[in-house]
Amino acid sequence: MSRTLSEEQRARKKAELVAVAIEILETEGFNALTLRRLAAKAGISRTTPYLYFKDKADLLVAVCVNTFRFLTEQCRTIIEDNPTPVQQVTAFGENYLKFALKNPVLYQLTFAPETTREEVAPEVMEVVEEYNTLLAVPMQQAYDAGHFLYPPDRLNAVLWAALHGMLSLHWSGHLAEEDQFDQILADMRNILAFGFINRDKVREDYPDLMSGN
Amino acid sequence: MSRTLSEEQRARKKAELVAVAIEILETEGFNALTLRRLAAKAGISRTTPYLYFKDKADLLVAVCVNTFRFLTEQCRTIIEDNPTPVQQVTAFGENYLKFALKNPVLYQLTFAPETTREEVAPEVMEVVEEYNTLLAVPMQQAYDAGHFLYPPDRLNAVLWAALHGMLSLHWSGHLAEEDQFDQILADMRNILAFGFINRDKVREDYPDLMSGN
DNA sequence: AAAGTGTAATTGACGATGTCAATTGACAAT
DNA sequence: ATTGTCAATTGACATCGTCAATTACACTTT
Repeated sequence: MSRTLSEEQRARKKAELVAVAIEILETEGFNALTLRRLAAKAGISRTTPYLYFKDKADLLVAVCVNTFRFLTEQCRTIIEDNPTPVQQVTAFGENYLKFALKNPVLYQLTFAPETTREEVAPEVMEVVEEYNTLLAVPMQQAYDAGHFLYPPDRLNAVLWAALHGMLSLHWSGHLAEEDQFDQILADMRNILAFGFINRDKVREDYPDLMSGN
Repeated sequence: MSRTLSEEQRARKKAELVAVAIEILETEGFNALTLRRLAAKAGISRTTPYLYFKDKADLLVAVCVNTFRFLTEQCRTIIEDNPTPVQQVTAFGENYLKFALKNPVLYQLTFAPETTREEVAPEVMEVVEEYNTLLAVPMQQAYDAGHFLYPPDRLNAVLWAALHGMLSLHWSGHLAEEDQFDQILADMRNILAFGFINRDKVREDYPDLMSGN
């Protein structure tokens, strides 16, 4: 035998490389993250990252997993710090937005694995599910208490999509300059909460569109 | 003098290259689009695309512009084919989704110029504005008729963000498998239309959250 | 008809990158 | 001291975006 790295040592080195990768992403942008640059910044040789990551896509997957773990951890303390379910859900959204705006590259990576990899990585699916499970707790409570009209499994994705869509529109430059991001965000929140349809008027003029509502 | 290409010839060749690029993107994916591959498929030499596009990012911008022009044109016929503003807006959304699901790579490109280019391309901004201006017409009419609670400048971005967010979540694999995309989409539509908050109950228990509503 | 001219297009070349194969090096067991 | 094993490095290659140098060609001029 020889000095085979323990699983723990290996994980530590891997985590360290991920940390370096994150620093590059944050300070120099997505295009600056190159395996060679990563190795240089980590003080190792060019191809050493391949000992810990199958390929570059695998490294990016690890970064995404790290991001979701971080968000999940933040949400845990949010649950502790906020008393009511509705407040918790609100704080989730605010925290999500804050993280995204502060770490745009990291955030966008969580939605772009398909750019670099064909199939969705199972590790990412796992942490996402953990994340969603945590979010579902106060949503379920709010639903049980009668404050929300939809249970978590039907509301979670919708709210997530709305927030992410706002951010995407913001970053892609598809928003008119005069539109203040905060203003649009406020509208989004109001519309999600109460809708943009004038119930009575639409029921009157489009009865077929209102079956059930 | 010699045979300088007319502006029209130049535009035609440019458009032809864009068409080839689109075909590569659609049939082989984003990563397959390389300038050399483009040239080969177009039957020209490696660096000839540089005569028509400043660099690769410039080519991608041209593809995006093409996409928005196409969507805008489709929306024009939608306005013609649907009688009422509310139906037109609904058809806009359905058409947008249909295009996105049928042309995922092309669609995703319209939201990812920042990956390849730092600043947002002014050409893209221009066609996006044209697109939004067209969408705003029936929205304004629906607002004037009292069917919508928000004017176009406050509603357009919110609806766009919601649709795009749904698609992103769908493609990124962040949706649980059991969630049917169509089911979530239906929920999204209902929530956007009428909200997910139980007005009465929340007003009762969270009066501070409901100021104004 | 022949030569000249300017632009389109091609070829040559370079640095950067992801990745694999071959090599080196250090430590542990014999 | 020798050997086996795995971490780590070095060497090498194909591919890519991009620029400089060169060639091909259509049209004008003589």
